[in-house]
Formats: sequence, C-alpha cells, structure tokens
Amino acid sequence: MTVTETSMSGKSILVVEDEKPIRDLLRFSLEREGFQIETAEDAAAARLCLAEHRPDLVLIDWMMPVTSGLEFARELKAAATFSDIPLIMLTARGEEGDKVKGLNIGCDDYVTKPFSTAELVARISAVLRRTVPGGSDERIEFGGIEINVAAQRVESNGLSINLGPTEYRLLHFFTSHPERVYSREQLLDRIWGQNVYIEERTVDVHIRRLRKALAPAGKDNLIQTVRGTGYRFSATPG
Amino acid sequence: MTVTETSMSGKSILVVEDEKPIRDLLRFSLEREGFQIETAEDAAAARLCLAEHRPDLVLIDWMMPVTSGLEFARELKAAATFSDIPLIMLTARGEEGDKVKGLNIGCDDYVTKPFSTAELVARISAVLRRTVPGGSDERIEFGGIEINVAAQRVESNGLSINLGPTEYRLLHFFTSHPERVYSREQLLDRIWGQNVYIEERTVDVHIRRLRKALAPAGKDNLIQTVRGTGYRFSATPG
DNA sequence: GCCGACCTGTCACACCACTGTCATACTTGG
DNA sequence: CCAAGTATGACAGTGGTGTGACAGGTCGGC
Repeated sequence: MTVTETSMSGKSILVVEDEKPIRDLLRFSLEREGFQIETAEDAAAARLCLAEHRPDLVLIDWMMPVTSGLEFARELKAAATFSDIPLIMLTARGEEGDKVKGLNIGCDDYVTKPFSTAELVARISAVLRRTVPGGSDERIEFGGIEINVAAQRVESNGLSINLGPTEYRLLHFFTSHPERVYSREQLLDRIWGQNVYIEERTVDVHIRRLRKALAPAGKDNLIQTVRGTGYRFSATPG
Repeated sequence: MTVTETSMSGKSILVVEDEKPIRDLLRFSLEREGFQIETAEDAAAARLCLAEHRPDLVLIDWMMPVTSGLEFARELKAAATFSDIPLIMLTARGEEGDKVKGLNIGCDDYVTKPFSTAELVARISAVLRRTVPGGSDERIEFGGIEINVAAQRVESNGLSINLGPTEYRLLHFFTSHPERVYSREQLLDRIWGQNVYIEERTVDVHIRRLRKALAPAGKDNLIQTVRGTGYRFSATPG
C-alpha cells in the first residue's frame, strides 16, 4: 500500500544510522514512498546535514557508536534551531526501558526493530501530519520584512502583504537564504520541486509579482537582478 | 529504572478493561510510573468516571462485553465535551493496523497485546506530550467570541450561537489555536481524530457551516482561507 | 416501533485566484 | 549601437475553493 502522494511527498527525512545495509534499506523504502532522503552514518555527519538541509523529520537509530542515538536526540531537542524538527527513534527489541528515556527526551515516536516498512511509513506520516509548519512560533525577519511562518503571514512597516502561494514560498526561501545569488534553475529546484519542467523565464514573472507585492512597503529593491546569473535577496543595494 | 518526567507524573488515566487481572496489572505498572489511575470494568462505569474525574487520557480495551471498546470509543469521540481527551486502544494481535483503521474511530494510538509495560508507558507519554495543555479551561474568548466550555455554549455580541457538535469542536480548536494556518489534513487529525479517514474536502463544508453560524454576529470573517494551504483563525483581516 | 428533527460526509457544479507562457518593451554591457 | 538578457502586461487554462443539495445515520418523542 502506497500512502497518498499528496502532502507527504517531497518531505525530506534525515536518516542517521551507522549500519550501511539498514541505511540503504531505509533509503530505498522511503524514497519509493516519495520522501526525499538524506543519510548520515554518525552524529557529526548528521549535524552537518541538519544545518545545510534542515530536513522535515529525523529518523535516528538508538544504537550508534561514539555519540549514541540518545545523546544526539538530546542534543537535537536542546538546540533552539532544530528542536521543532520531529524525531523518530529506531530501537531494537529488548531496549524497551531505554525507549522510555528516549521518549521523555522528546522524540515523537519510536519504531521497534524488526519493523515492517508499512509500519515505519505509517508512523512517519502520522508524525509529519501533525507537525505544524513553524512549530515553535518561528519568525523570520530580514530587511524589515517579517514572516510569521505559523500563520503564513507577511508584514512590513506594519503593512500586511498579501501573497499567492508561489510568491510566499519564494519570499520565504529568499529571507532564509539572503545575500546569495541563485540561478533560475536553482530557484525552480528549491521552490517548485525537483522534477518539474517549467520554463526558466517563468521565474522572472514570479519575481516580478513578488516585487510588485513588496512595492507598497518599499521593499521591492531587496530583490536584486544579477545579470547573466539570476537573483539575489540582499539588504545592501547594488 | 523508572523515569518519571515531571510533566508526565500526576497525569490521570482512565483504564477501561473488563478482565480484572489485566486491569490490576495496568494499574500497578502505571501507578509505579507516577500516573494516577482510575479503572472501569464496563462502559457504564467509564461514563461515570469520565464525567466525574475528566482524566487526561483514556486507555480502552478493544474486547469488551456489552458495549464494545469500539462503540465506547466512538461515543467518546462524538461527545463534544470529551472528544479532546486522547484515546489509546488495546488490541489483540491480528486486529491491529488495517482493521482498526478500517473502522473510523479517532483513536490517537493503539497498542497490540501482548505488550510490554515499557512500550505502553512510552506510547502514553508520547500521546500525552503532544496533547495541548489548554484542555480544561473554563472559558475561552477570542475576537469577540466567547465560549463557555463547561456549558458548551457560544456567544458573541450578546447573540447566542447555535452549533452542531463538529462545528463546536472546530470553533473550540480555532479559538484556542488562533493565528496559525492548519491544513485540512491537520484539522482532520486534531478535530475528527487521528485514525479517521474522511475526505479532505469535508473540512470545507464544516468550515462553511461554521462561517454561516458565525455570520449573524458578523464574526464569519475570523475564519480565513489560506489558498493552497488550509485555514486560519485570526482577528486581523487579510 | 415509527416518525421527524437534526447532523454528517460526499458529491456536482460554479467561480475565480493563481499559474505558466508568450509577445513586446526595455535595459545592460561590450 | 547591437545583441543578449530582463521587465512587463496580457491571456487562457488549471486547480483550489465556495456552495447547495442529498442520502444515510442517530437520537428522542410519540
């Protein structure tokens, strides 16, 4: 049974697991379900991936060398930036007592090995479903533009800014990745999705729509055109 | 080792189970974990206890004489007053998964017999953690809408507002979680229950019914549509 | 039991905001 | 000044949402 491809697909999961066979198995089964998988074989790699990709969910094996799964989980939940990313633990049968510890740390669910793919996917979907975007009243601010992620609202100078879905995603991406040029292709990948075939020029149009929406607040100049390359979101003009 | 997380201890659980040995076992293991246990051997006793103690969670056996666990679960979730109390089902092996899902109960999790105490405690903790603390407030007020939770009454501008059970729960949820976008899927999970399978568009219909009911008081614009995402309850228009 | 009042989930249809594309006007750098 | 790159306005198609209607279900009264 394949879980509905609607809102779950495209969600990214970070798998932290030291044993390669299991890691590969997880990658295979979860990618087939439409998830986007990143893997890490130890805590160090996981930290890197967290910072770079900010996955929607972390799947972590209890048994891990060096930094144990428990420690890493604790670390994750203690970090203000990542504590709202849901966490599922993989545990072996017989570690039941430890599971309680894990759950008290704040992990959202756990799955006992050996597990069926269906069960794992079901639990992942359940956790993802109840996760609210911007779980901890996340607010992004850049250049006088404030985004309330939980409410999906944008304000600037006390003015409420109304955006369509695509423009919102575009602005959200820009405010969280400022001061950096992105090509049209990169923007298509990160905002529209990986396997979508759309004219690159379409990006221009949405850039324009976003500028238009930001104009009343005088913030349209934050989006800068980099001729021959793409666009950049920046506070310093030029 | 027994882990007693501060936030978990003191939480009260109603155990509905007809077989005395299992009931005693559950009481023993859960009390040792710091929970406060009430027990009921049938649906009638459970109803009494619900009304009197209003437990934080209900643990119910699937197999029960007279009123089956299923029926009682459905009854619980249908009652506006108690539908927000999380519910965990005990099921025998072979009845798990699809069978439970197939019947549209809104239980928050289920545990398969035979289960270990640790697993049960872990799942209880997980469910309790994601339960919002604001469960038993007397009165809620938002945007000029007043809800008397105990009386299950809604007023605005001195006008009494008449709602069906579902609309009441929807409004109750919105008023206690304002200024946030919720997808249809999330609303289904949090208002109808976790393992309920209903068309997403049904949410639209109930939103409309709620808007219609709020219209005479001029409060229908508090429910805002966020195109492509879901709905938001907010005092500020736009 | 039978009936009516109420509630619920689903559907079909209508509507319109949003989307992607194009043609055209404009700008930039060599 | 030219060519390539970008901005802009217009436009038709799409898909998400609003809305009324309807069949089945539940509950209480008669």
